[in-house]
Amino acid sequence: MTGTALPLLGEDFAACCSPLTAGALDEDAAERLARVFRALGDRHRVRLLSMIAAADGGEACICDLTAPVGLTQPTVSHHMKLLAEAGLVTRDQRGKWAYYRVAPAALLALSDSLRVTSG
Amino acid sequence: MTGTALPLLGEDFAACCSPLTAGALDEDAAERLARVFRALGDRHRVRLLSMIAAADGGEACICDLTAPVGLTQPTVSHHMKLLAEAGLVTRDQRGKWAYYRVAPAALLALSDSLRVTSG
DNA sequence: TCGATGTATCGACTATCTTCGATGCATCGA
DNA sequence: TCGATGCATCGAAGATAGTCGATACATCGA
Repeated sequence: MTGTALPLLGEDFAACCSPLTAGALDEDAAERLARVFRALGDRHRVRLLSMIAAADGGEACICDLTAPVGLTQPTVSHHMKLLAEAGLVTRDQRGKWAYYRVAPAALLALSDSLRVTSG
Repeated sequence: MTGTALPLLGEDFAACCSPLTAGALDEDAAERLARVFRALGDRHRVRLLSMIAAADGGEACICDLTAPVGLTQPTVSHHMKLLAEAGLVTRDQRGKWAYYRVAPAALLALSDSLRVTSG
């Protein structure tokens, strides 16, 4: 059900979000994790994500996002693609409109990866 | 005691890590959050952070990190500076050595910001 | 069928980031 | 005091990312 949520990683969230502080990550695990963080490393993408989460019905189309974020349509589309590729949002095309919604499982997995394993 | 952990933000973790999905973030909040994520958006920095967390005593100096990560000393020093500026690690100079350790409170605050406020 | 509308892609430009070698600064041991 | 060592900073080069206008593609309504 969340199979399309993290296209970078297939079905396994753990493959993305190895615990950051549980032990030294190998290069692949570090790259996977960094790629998702990189998707959140732009203020416009952070804002877009929060706007979608806060939107009515938990979803928004590009047309809803362009004006509030103050960027052109191609740029918003580009940012949404990066968020989708990172698995942080899902895309649902309905007619002319492309509706995006956040992927809670991905955010949760990422959140867990930052949890300090106190030991 | 964690006062120096997030120099970007002063003493207040909340100022950094507003909940991402609780509502539309304003530009400042989005930028603060994005800046911390950007610090984690590089595989070498992710790896450095995990190596420090896994290191004996929970701390490591630049000299411990250079060889394993496969970068030169200036580059490692540069990455550590970015992590420190983001508040993700703290720096402690002891003699010739600069010891870095992770800032658990910062990681926790960041983790919490990704937690979906289901409702 | 045709124009209007919503998105995605392309190409180009600029800004930012990553990396290194060279160098400066501070500390330690002899 | 002097050389060695650990680290930070500087400057430059190459790579990557953000942005836009132009344009292509698909869908909808008339």
